[in-house]
Amino acid sequence: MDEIEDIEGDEALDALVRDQQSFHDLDRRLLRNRGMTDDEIDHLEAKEEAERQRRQRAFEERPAYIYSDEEIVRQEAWKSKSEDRLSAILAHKRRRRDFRPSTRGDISAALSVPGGLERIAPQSPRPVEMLETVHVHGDDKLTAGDLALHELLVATAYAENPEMDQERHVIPVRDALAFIGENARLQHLQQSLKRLTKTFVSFDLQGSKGRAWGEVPLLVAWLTAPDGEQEGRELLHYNLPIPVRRMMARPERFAYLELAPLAAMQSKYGIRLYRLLTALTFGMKWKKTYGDDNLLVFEFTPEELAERLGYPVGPEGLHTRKFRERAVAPAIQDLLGVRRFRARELDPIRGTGRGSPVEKIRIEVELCTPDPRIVQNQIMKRLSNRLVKQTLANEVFIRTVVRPDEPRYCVASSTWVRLRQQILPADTTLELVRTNELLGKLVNAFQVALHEALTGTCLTDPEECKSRGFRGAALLAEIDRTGPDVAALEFSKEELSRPSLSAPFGWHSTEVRRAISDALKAADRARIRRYKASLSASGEKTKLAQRREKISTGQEQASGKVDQAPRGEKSHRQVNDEYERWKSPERFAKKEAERAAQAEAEKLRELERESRRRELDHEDEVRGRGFSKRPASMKSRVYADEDDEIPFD
DNA sequence: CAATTGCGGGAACTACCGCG
DNA sequence: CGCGGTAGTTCCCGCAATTG
Repeated sequence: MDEIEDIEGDEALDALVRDQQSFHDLDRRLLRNRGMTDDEIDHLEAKEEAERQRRQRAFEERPAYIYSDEEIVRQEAWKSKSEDRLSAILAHKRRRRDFRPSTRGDISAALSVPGGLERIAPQSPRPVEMLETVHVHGDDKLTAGDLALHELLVATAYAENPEMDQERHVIPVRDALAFIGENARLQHLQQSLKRLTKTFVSFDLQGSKGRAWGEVPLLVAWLTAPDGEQEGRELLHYNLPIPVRRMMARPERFAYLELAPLAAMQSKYGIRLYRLLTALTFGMKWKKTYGDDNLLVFEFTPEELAERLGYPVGPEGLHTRKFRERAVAPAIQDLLGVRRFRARELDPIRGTGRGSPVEKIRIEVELCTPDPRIVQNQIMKRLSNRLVKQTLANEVFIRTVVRPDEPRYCVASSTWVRLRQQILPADTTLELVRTNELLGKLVNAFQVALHEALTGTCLTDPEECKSRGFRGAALLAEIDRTGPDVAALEFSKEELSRPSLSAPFGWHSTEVRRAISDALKAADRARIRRYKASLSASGEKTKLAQRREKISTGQEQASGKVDQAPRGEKSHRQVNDEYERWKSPERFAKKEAERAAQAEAEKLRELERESRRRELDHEDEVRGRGFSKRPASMKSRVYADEDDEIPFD
């Protein structure tokens, strides 16, 4: 056990979790230490309680669906406001440099390993206009595979040449086949390309230099094989029509398409519906506040949807039932693999006429938690500092939630930090402390669930266990499929909505609670065993052993409590400095020197930034929109890290 | 070759309409 | 009020093309 604590270094968090009963007292103690009087604390608590009740009420009184009449307006306002903000940010960005969204994930790497597509889950940006305005002309003989292949080719071209100024692009035939499916043959690919080259589409673009329209083939493609006729070395050459390339090169607004679900889609309407919903949910963010269900409902008349999906409508009009059965239902089925949202078809709205005709087809979309791998690097830089500062200021010292494990099951500490930031709001002192507690619960619950799955046991109600997507065998499957980080995040989300292993006291019977707490200890022991086994397998040593070695060879000064950070009543800056000096004296000294030099440069930069900000605010005033009404603090947050910030999706 | 997808055709059912 | 027509529905069959 002593070993475990040394590796964790988060006793404070564990203590918090264990110490449920005195939790309330702890809040008070913390606040008193910060110099607040009891009256002020009471006032603060009353305020937070009122806020909690307001949220609760808002949750209970929330409209059934966002697309009810009144809500359409709100929805539009939300959308337009965010688009407004985005275009302002983008305009700002463009002044400084050409901005092009990057492809997420290495596509060819994903295709070269079996199962790599789902694990790496590459995503490719597409201009929103392109997602919503493409119309097929003439015979529409394209299959789902053809459409998916086309997306792959566009994605590859963009990944390798974001400027889209190359005439010709190349992709190994092997990669293309791997994308279409494991049983795909060269013959299939050739037929597919034949259909694609014969299909003409039209775009209707509203550009800066007027409109552009016309009919172009989806692509022109041919195959080559190197001399020697080696199997699997054939290349697929293709060029994309100029309108497509032009649109891709300078996207004003764009959304990401996930390639893995695209490859798996079986119905061509699935791919088209996916593109449509991606365009419709453009710029919307998954909201972390409690009480927000992140549900959107889109309503279409059958004719409208049929047109947007390219479903053939005969001269006698649309047969709604057939359309729903043959296009909408399979399309919804195909969307199951999409990570960004989950889609369901709701009962349609029926009219009062004969046979009660379907007037509106309703599709419900639930936005999901963002993939933790995306923007992780960007966000971590900002968050890790903030987390340390906040926690130190609150005298609850949590370095990181490190749970070292065998790589296959090891959840990166950054994932937990991200979870904390995204799922658990911590805007106030009291909430911060409670959030620590909740996060600890989730981390522990994940360990228990993993242990439970690996040992094949079931600690809670077996029926309920089976109904969950991230328990037992399902959890292991998810880990294998998407890696431990995504699995941990999805598991946590499920736990938050339906607590089971992290359930509050009184939820389970005494035996179950005891079983869970025993399992936690066993899980930790098993985890340490796995971790050490994987280390010795690769010939590495634990961090603690490395540290001891350093101390014994005199490279580092020994101290009684190596994992104890300095504490005290100090300013944030002082606490942070002390923390950094403690963490790495050399780096701190260097930083001290740099700081003086940077101070001057920073002053200049700040002046420059200020002038830019004014310029931007001026723009907003001209538009007469609410953009500049945001509080100053928020504004600086948005622009301070602007280079790193991915403002949407 | 078998299964699935895409699509046409059509029988039976249902709610409403207009007529006598 | 009862009746048949109508325009929608559900449910089912079958064929060609594509996929496995």
